[in-house]
Amino acid sequence: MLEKPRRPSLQDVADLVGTSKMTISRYLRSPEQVAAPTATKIAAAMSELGYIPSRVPEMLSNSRSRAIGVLLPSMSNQVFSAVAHGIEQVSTQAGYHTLYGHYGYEAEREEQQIEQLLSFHIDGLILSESNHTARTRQMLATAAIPVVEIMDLPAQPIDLAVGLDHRAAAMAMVNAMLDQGCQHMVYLAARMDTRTQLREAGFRAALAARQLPAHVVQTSKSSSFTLGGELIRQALQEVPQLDSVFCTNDDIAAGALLALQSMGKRIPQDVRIAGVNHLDIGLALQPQLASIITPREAIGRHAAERLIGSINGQTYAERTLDLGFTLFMGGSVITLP
Amino acid sequence: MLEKPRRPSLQDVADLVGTSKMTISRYLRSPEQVAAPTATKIAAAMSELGYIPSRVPEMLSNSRSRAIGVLLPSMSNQVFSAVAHGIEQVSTQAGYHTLYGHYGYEAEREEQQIEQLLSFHIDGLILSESNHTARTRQMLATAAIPVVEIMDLPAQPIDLAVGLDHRAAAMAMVNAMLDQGCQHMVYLAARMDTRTQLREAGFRAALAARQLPAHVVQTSKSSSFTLGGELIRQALQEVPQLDSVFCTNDDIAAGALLALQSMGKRIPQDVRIAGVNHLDIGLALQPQLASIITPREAIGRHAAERLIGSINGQTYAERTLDLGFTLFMGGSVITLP
DNA sequence: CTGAAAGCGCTAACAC
DNA sequence: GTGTTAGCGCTTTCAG
Repeated sequence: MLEKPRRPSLQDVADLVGTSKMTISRYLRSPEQVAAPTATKIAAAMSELGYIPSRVPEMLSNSRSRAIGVLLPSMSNQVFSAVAHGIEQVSTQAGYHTLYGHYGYEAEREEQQIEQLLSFHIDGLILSESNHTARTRQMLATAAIPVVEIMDLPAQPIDLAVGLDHRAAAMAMVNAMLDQGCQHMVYLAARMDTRTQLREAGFRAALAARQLPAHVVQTSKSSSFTLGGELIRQALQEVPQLDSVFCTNDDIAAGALLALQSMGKRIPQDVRIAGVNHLDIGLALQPQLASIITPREAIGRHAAERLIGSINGQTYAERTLDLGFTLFMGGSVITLP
Repeated sequence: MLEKPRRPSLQDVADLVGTSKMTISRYLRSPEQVAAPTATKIAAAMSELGYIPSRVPEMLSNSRSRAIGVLLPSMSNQVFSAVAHGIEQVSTQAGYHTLYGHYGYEAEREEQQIEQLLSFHIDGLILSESNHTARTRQMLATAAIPVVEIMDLPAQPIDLAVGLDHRAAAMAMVNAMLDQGCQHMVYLAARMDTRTQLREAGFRAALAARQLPAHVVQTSKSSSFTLGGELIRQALQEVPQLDSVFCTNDDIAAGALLALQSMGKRIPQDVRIAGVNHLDIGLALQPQLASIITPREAIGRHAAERLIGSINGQTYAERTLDLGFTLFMGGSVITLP
């Protein structure tokens, strides 16, 4: 009767070589401390058995896993895949494995995901939202691991924060549009997360400064191109004199632009339109979509650097890091030659 | 001198309650086996300490982690976020945590990611590619965990497979286009993964059956809307009489359609065009993009069901499961009323 | 250069 | 209803 096959352990390798598991362990972390002929035999035995080191015992003894947790709102968002790419550049380099969770923009699911990740003894955590449940905050306090909140710059960060000022970014873009003479601007908002709200605040502030009315069309649905079409149709009903649209992201903006064009509206002559994030779709449109360039990959890189630095005892004088933004003035806002 | 704060263990809870850690352990898995007053005190102590169970010891003793690994080619691909969603519906329900890795369509990175995931003692693994390195195959054999390959239907699956016949799907769409009278069709291909190649095979087979020439424009770059524009421009140079385009995915197709329209070509009168996956962007275009509807979320669900079934000892007579496809004949191929 | 013993947190198996 | 013991795989420490 054959017992359930078990994955090879250091002991199995040791038995095959005829030495103790300590020697194998040493071979793995500092091969030069092992006699050359022993080393050769160990290498052969490891490949014969297909040995794969387990990081579980180390988690158990040191409560360090050489893994960091990353919580993203959704997997289908281009913005966060760029962030993830930035994080992995740094974390892989530093020998850390990255464990992802996603929470669909809901604080309760974030809490559950954090609990899951903590049960794997992660050494540090990156969060994409600054809005957390009370239990989340308590768990993080108890776990006593470094935390970096990204995207926003929360007033009261849990620990560290890396992001940009979304309110200021929105104001800058709206002002640039107003400089083109827009009078009736609508803000199209989907899924009211923190960033969407910050952009709305910036939009309202910019309009208020010029004493223009602020129209907002919003929905709790999550962003998509077709949703952009729906929202612009609704906006045109509510504000028939509409001459400009600022959108919470490029998906909504692209959908709105396509819908406007298929109604026969000329962009930018009849309606000016801008989005946020400067995704590839904006460059494929005709005219190209004006948008706010956000340093997503850099946010990921800096967040991972600070997190891993923090894990290794480094401290940072400034808890928040503002990576800024740039405006891309595509043909959807300004008339290009 | 205060020592480094340690996460609370069962023993800490036990000390606080004045009982043994076994009682706490029992409370966690079957509360009814614990006397009511004890239970109350335990609950209070756990919340006071902010206790979070560790799954690490269980990984060590049983080599089961109640976690499954999922390897996806990229995070930025809508198709795979739908798959991931389907997987999580099932795995979360069954109490499994899902660990993701991505490998950028490269077999070597897949190998590394698998090693990482195995070092966490995952109970099962879902792979999105059927092209693996030798060492990958050896590691999986040694690990002796269930594996489900998704998307394709490999001729020699490692274990189980859930997907669809991409060659047949491509043939069906190309035939539908040919039925509209197309004579000079080009296939636009990016990043030559297995599925892109299967679609090319279907494209060639359909054209060969009608004795029409097959033109292919391909690149190793990864898909994007702007790449679709580049590829269609190249295609028009190489095949000026081009009257139809089949694209390996909707991103390429949408980019091509937008580029064609900005050149003044009418869709579908001058050029017919179709993509694969039926993403939201296709519905936002005017005309709507014809595409192949692939059951991505269902693939994820069925893969997770079979994987978890397999982990729990179930066996499947048919190793591969074909979930089929449907054609969406948007206005980019057929002339709508 | 190599080995032996202890311990990380939890649960299965076996007392009481 | 509750407590005790042993052990999962590895590294740290201490001995050779």
